[in-house]
Amino acid sequence: MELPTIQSDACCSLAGTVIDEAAAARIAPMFKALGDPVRLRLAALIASQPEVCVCDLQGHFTLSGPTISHHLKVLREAGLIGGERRGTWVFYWINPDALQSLSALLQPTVPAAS
Amino acid sequence: MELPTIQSDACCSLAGTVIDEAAAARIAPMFKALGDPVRLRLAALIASQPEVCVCDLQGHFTLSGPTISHHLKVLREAGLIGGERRGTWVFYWINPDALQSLSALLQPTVPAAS
DNA sequence: TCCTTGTATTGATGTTCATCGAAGCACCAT
DNA sequence: ATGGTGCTTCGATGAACATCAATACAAGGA
Repeated sequence: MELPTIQSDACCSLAGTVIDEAAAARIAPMFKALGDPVRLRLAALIASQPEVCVCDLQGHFTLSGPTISHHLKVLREAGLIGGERRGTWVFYWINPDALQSLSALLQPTVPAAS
Repeated sequence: MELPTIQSDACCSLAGTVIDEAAAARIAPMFKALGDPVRLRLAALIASQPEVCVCDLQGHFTLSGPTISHHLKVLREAGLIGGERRGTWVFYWINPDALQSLSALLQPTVPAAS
Protein backbone atom coordinates (compact mmCIF):
# COMPACT_ATOMS: atom_id res chain seq x y z
CA MET A 1 0.00 0.00 0.00
CA GLU A 2 2.63 2.49 1.04
CA LEU A 3 5.28 3.41 -1.42
CA PRO A 4 8.71 4.44 -0.22
CA THR A 5 9.11 8.18 -0.34
CA ILE A 6 12.15 10.35 -0.44
CA GLN A 7 12.25 12.17 2.86
CA SER A 8 15.73 13.56 3.13
CA ASP A 9 15.87 16.48 0.72
CA ALA A 10 15.30 19.89 2.25
CA CYS A 11 11.95 20.86 1.00
CA CYS A 12 9.56 23.67 1.38
CA SER A 13 6.96 23.02 3.98
CA LEU A 14 4.44 24.29 6.44
CA ALA A 15 7.19 24.92 8.97
CA GLY A 16 8.93 21.81 7.72
CA THR A 17 6.92 19.54 9.96
CA VAL A 18 3.94 17.33 9.63
CA ILE A 19 1.04 18.72 11.60
CA ASP A 20 -0.63 16.28 13.95
CA GLU A 21 -4.33 16.09 14.57
CA ALA A 22 -4.31 18.22 17.71
CA ALA A 23 -2.20 20.96 16.17
CA ALA A 24 -4.41 21.02 13.10
CA ALA A 25 -7.50 21.42 15.26
CA ARG A 26 -5.86 24.34 17.02
CA ILE A 27 -4.49 26.14 13.96
CA ALA A 28 -7.12 25.51 11.29
CA PRO A 29 -9.72 27.82 12.90
CA MET A 30 -7.34 30.74 12.45
CA PHE A 31 -7.00 30.09 8.74
CA LYS A 32 -10.71 29.49 8.57
CA ALA A 33 -11.37 32.88 10.13
CA LEU A 34 -9.25 34.50 7.42
CA GLY A 35 -10.95 32.38 4.77
CA ASP A 36 -13.87 34.72 4.32
CA PRO A 37 -13.41 37.83 2.14
CA VAL A 38 -15.21 40.07 4.61
CA ARG A 39 -13.15 38.88 7.56
CA LEU A 40 -9.92 39.09 5.60
CA ARG A 41 -10.64 42.73 4.80
CA LEU A 42 -11.71 43.38 8.38
CA ALA A 43 -8.46 41.92 9.67
CA ALA A 44 -6.46 44.02 7.22
CA LEU A 45 -8.33 47.16 8.19
CA ILE A 46 -7.79 46.48 11.88
CA ALA A 47 -4.14 45.62 11.30
CA SER A 48 -3.55 48.83 9.39
CA GLN A 49 -3.85 50.90 12.55
CA PRO A 50 -3.03 50.43 16.23
CA GLU A 51 -6.70 50.11 16.90
CA VAL A 52 -9.95 50.72 15.08
CA CYS A 53 -13.43 51.66 16.19
CA VAL A 54 -16.24 49.46 14.89
CA CYS A 55 -17.96 52.62 13.71
CA ASP A 56 -15.05 53.16 11.31
CA LEU A 57 -15.30 49.62 9.95
CA GLN A 58 -18.95 49.61 8.99
CA GLY A 59 -18.53 52.16 6.23
CA HIS A 60 -16.23 49.86 4.28
CA PHE A 61 -18.94 47.26 3.77
CA THR A 62 -22.47 47.04 2.49
CA LEU A 63 -23.40 44.69 5.28
CA SER A 64 -25.67 45.05 8.25
CA GLY A 65 -24.31 45.87 11.68
CA PRO A 66 -25.09 42.44 13.10
CA THR A 67 -23.18 40.79 10.27
CA ILE A 68 -20.07 42.90 10.88
CA SER A 69 -20.38 42.14 14.57
CA HIS A 70 -20.63 38.44 13.81
CA HIS A 71 -17.45 38.45 11.73
CA LEU A 72 -15.57 40.39 14.39
CA LYS A 73 -16.62 37.79 16.90
CA VAL A 74 -15.29 35.00 14.70
CA LEU A 75 -11.94 36.79 14.34
CA ARG A 76 -11.83 37.37 18.08
CA GLU A 77 -12.65 33.77 18.97
CA ALA A 78 -9.93 32.63 16.58
CA GLY A 79 -7.48 34.74 18.56
CA LEU A 80 -6.62 36.99 15.66
CA ILE A 81 -7.95 40.20 17.16
CA GLY A 82 -8.80 41.64 20.56
CA GLY A 83 -11.54 44.06 21.42
CA GLU A 84 -12.70 46.34 24.20
CA ARG A 85 -15.50 48.77 24.85
CA ARG A 86 -14.35 52.20 25.89
CA GLY A 87 -17.27 54.41 26.66
CA THR A 88 -19.64 54.60 23.76
CA TRP A 89 -17.48 52.84 21.22
CA VAL A 90 -15.87 49.44 20.85
CA PHE A 91 -12.29 49.22 19.64
CA TYR A 92 -10.49 46.30 18.05
CA TRP A 93 -6.79 45.64 17.53
CA ILE A 94 -4.83 42.95 15.76
CA ASN A 95 -3.01 40.17 17.56
CA PRO A 96 0.48 40.29 15.99
CA ASP A 97 1.57 37.04 17.60
CA ALA A 98 -1.20 35.11 15.91
CA LEU A 99 -0.37 36.56 12.51
CA GLN A 100 3.30 35.86 13.05
CA SER A 101 2.76 32.25 13.99
CA LEU A 102 0.64 31.65 10.91
CA SER A 103 3.16 33.42 8.73
CA ALA A 104 5.99 31.30 10.11
CA LEU A 105 3.99 28.17 9.50
CA LEU A 106 3.68 29.00 5.82
CA GLN A 107 7.24 30.21 5.44
CA PRO A 108 9.42 27.90 3.39
CA THR A 109 12.11 26.76 5.76
CA VAL A 110 14.77 26.54 3.11
CA PRO A 111 14.89 29.49 0.75
CA ALA A 112 16.00 28.08 -2.55
CA ALA A 113 19.53 29.09 -3.38
CA SER A 114 19.26 30.99 -6.62
CA MET B 1 -12.48 41.78 27.71
CA GLU B 2 -8.71 41.65 27.60
CA LEU B 3 -6.47 44.60 27.98
CA PRO B 4 -5.30 46.31 24.84
CA THR B 5 -1.78 45.44 23.79
CA ILE B 6 0.56 48.35 23.51
CA GLN B 7 1.71 48.82 19.99
CA SER B 8 4.32 51.06 18.49
CA ASP B 9 3.44 53.42 15.70
CA ALA B 10 5.17 51.13 13.24
CA CYS B 11 2.25 48.83 13.15
CA CYS B 12 1.92 45.24 12.18
CA SER B 13 -0.34 44.51 9.31
CA LEU B 14 -1.43 42.09 6.69
CA ALA B 15 1.30 43.25 4.34
CA GLY B 16 0.79 46.76 5.66
CA THR B 17 -2.01 47.51 3.25
CA VAL B 18 -5.74 47.48 3.27
CA ILE B 19 -7.06 44.66 1.11
CA ASP B 20 -9.65 45.69 -1.44
CA GLU B 21 -12.68 43.65 -2.34
CA ALA B 22 -11.17 42.02 -5.42
CA ALA B 23 -7.98 41.03 -3.65
CA ALA B 24 -9.95 39.60 -0.76
CA ALA B 25 -12.03 37.50 -3.12
CA ARG B 26 -8.86 36.16 -4.69
CA ILE B 27 -6.92 35.45 -1.50
CA ALA B 28 -9.60 34.33 0.95
CA PRO B 29 -10.21 30.96 -0.78
CA MET B 30 -6.58 30.01 -0.09
CA PHE B 31 -6.98 30.65 3.62
CA LYS B 32 -10.32 28.93 3.50
CA ALA B 33 -8.73 25.84 1.98
CA LEU B 34 -6.27 25.73 4.88
CA GLY B 35 -9.08 26.35 7.34
CA ASP B 36 -10.09 22.72 7.60
CA PRO B 37 -8.04 20.45 9.88
CA VAL B 38 -7.95 17.64 7.36
CA ARG B 39 -6.78 19.89 4.54
CA LEU B 40 -4.22 21.60 6.75
CA ARG B 41 -2.71 18.23 7.59
CA LEU B 42 -2.90 17.15 3.96
CA ALA B 43 -1.06 20.29 2.89
CA ALA B 44 1.60 19.77 5.55
CA LEU B 45 2.05 16.15 4.51
CA ILE B 46 2.37 17.11 0.87
CA ALA B 47 4.73 19.97 1.69
CA SER B 48 6.97 17.72 3.74
CA GLN B 49 8.21 15.95 0.64
CA PRO B 50 8.88 16.85 -2.96
CA GLU B 51 5.77 14.95 -3.93
CA VAL B 52 3.41 12.48 -2.35
CA CYS B 53 1.27 9.68 -3.69
CA VAL B 54 -2.39 9.72 -2.69
CA CYS B 55 -1.98 6.16 -1.53
CA ASP B 56 0.48 7.42 1.11
CA LEU B 57 -1.94 10.08 2.32
CA GLN B 58 -4.94 7.87 2.98
CA GLY B 59 -3.27 6.02 5.85
CA HIS B 60 -2.96 9.19 7.90
CA PHE B 61 -6.72 9.65 8.13
CA THR B 62 -9.77 7.67 9.12
CA LEU B 63 -11.69 9.06 6.18
CA SER B 64 -13.06 7.47 3.04
CA GLY B 65 -11.22 7.73 -0.25
CA PRO B 66 -13.75 10.03 -1.83
CA THR B 67 -13.46 12.42 1.10
CA ILE B 68 -9.68 12.60 0.80
CA SER B 69 -10.07 13.10 -2.91
CA HIS B 70 -12.53 15.92 -2.30
CA HIS B 71 -10.17 17.74 0.03
CA LEU B 72 -7.29 17.38 -2.40
CA LYS B 73 -9.48 18.91 -5.07
CA VAL B 74 -10.25 21.89 -2.84
CA LEU B 75 -6.55 22.43 -2.18
CA ARG B 76 -5.79 22.14 -5.88
CA GLU B 77 -8.53 24.56 -6.92
CA ALA B 78 -7.23 27.03 -4.37
CA GLY B 79 -3.86 26.86 -6.10
CA LEU B 80 -2.06 25.48 -3.07
CA ILE B 81 -1.08 22.16 -4.57
CA GLY B 82 -0.63 20.59 -7.98
CA GLY B 83 -1.31 17.02 -8.97
CA GLU B 84 -0.69 14.57 -11.76
CA ARG B 85 -1.45 10.97 -12.55
CA ARG B 86 1.58 8.89 -13.41
CA GLY B 87 0.58 5.39 -14.35
CA THR B 88 -1.43 3.79 -11.63
CA TRP B 89 -0.92 6.42 -8.97
CA VAL B 90 -1.64 10.12 -8.60
CA PHE B 91 1.00 12.38 -7.12
CA TYR B 92 0.58 15.77 -5.49
CA TRP B 93 3.11 18.48 -4.71
CA ILE B 94 2.95 21.77 -2.87
CA ASN B 95 2.89 25.15 -4.60
CA PRO B 96 5.63 27.07 -2.77
CA ASP B 97 4.70 30.38 -4.39
CA ALA B 98 1.19 30.24 -2.98
CA LEU B 99 2.46 29.50 0.51
CA GLN B 100 5.03 32.25 0.22
CA SER B 101 2.50 34.86 -0.85
CA LEU B 102 0.22 34.00 2.04
CA SER B 103 3.14 34.05 4.45
CA ALA B 104 4.22 37.47 3.22
CA LEU B 105 0.71 38.78 3.63
CA LEU B 106 0.74 37.83 7.30
CA GLN B 107 4.27 39.02 7.91
CA PRO B 108 4.25 41.82 10.50
CA THR B 109 7.12 43.70 8.93
CA VAL B 110 6.35 45.46 5.72
CA PRO B 111 8.43 43.86 3.00
CA ALA B 112 10.42 45.96 0.59
CA ALA B 113 8.44 47.21 -2.37
CA SER B 114 8.26 44.54 -5.03
C1' DT C 1 -10.42 -9.18 -23.33
C1' DC C 2 -11.58 -9.31 -18.67
C1' DC C 3 -10.35 -8.51 -13.83
C1' DT C 4 -8.09 -5.87 -10.16
C1' DT C 5 -6.39 -1.82 -8.04
C1' DG C 6 -6.13 3.25 -7.44
C1' DT C 7 -8.46 7.57 -7.80
C1' DA C 8 -12.24 10.72 -9.12
C1' DT C 9 -17.08 11.95 -9.66
C1' DT C 10 -22.00 11.68 -8.50
C1' DG C 11 -25.87 11.83 -5.48
C1' DA C 12 -27.66 12.10 -0.95
C1' DT C 13 -27.69 13.69 3.90
C1' DG C 14 -26.84 16.06 8.10
C1' DT C 15 -24.25 20.03 9.67
C1' DT C 16 -22.20 24.46 9.56
C1' DC C 17 -22.26 29.11 7.91
C1' DA C 18 -23.36 34.04 6.28
C1' DT C 19 -26.84 37.04 6.49
C1' DC C 20 -30.66 39.75 8.07
C1' DG C 21 -34.41 41.89 11.20
C1' DA C 22 -35.75 42.23 15.81
C1' DA C 23 -34.65 42.68 20.31
C1' DG C 24 -31.38 43.53 24.05
C1' DC C 25 -27.53 45.72 26.43
C1' DA C 26 -24.14 49.58 27.43
C1' DC C 27 -23.18 54.13 27.67
C1' DC C 28 -24.05 59.09 27.41
C1' DA C 29 -26.68 63.47 27.32
C1' DT C 30 -30.44 65.90 28.57
C1' DA D 1 -35.62 58.95 34.61
C1' DT D 2 -35.93 59.29 29.62
C1' DG D 3 -34.43 59.03 25.19
C1' DG D 4 -30.76 58.22 21.73
C1' DT D 5 -26.75 56.06 19.72
C1' DG D 6 -23.41 52.18 19.19
C1' DC D 7 -22.76 47.50 19.27
C1' DT D 8 -24.05 42.70 20.35
C1' DT D 9 -27.05 38.73 20.77
C1' DC D 10 -31.09 36.01 19.29
C1' DG D 11 -33.85 33.52 15.98
C1' DA D 12 -34.69 32.28 11.41
C1' DT D 13 -33.45 31.04 6.62
C1' DG D 14 -31.20 29.76 2.50
C1' DA D 15 -26.61 28.45 0.85
C1' DA D 16 -22.36 26.08 1.32
C1' DC D 17 -19.85 22.27 3.23
C1' DA D 18 -17.98 17.58 4.91
C1' DT D 19 -18.91 13.12 4.56
C1' DC D 20 -20.11 8.63 2.74
C1' DA D 21 -21.83 4.81 -0.51
C1' DA D 22 -22.37 3.88 -5.11
C1' DT D 23 -20.69 4.47 -9.46
C1' DA D 24 -17.42 5.68 -13.02
C1' DC D 25 -12.91 6.19 -14.95
C1' DA D 26 -7.88 5.04 -15.73
C1' DA D 27 -4.08 2.01 -15.92
C1' DG D 28 -1.79 -2.34 -15.56
C1' DG D 29 -1.75 -7.39 -15.39
C1' DA D 30 -3.67 -12.10 -16.26
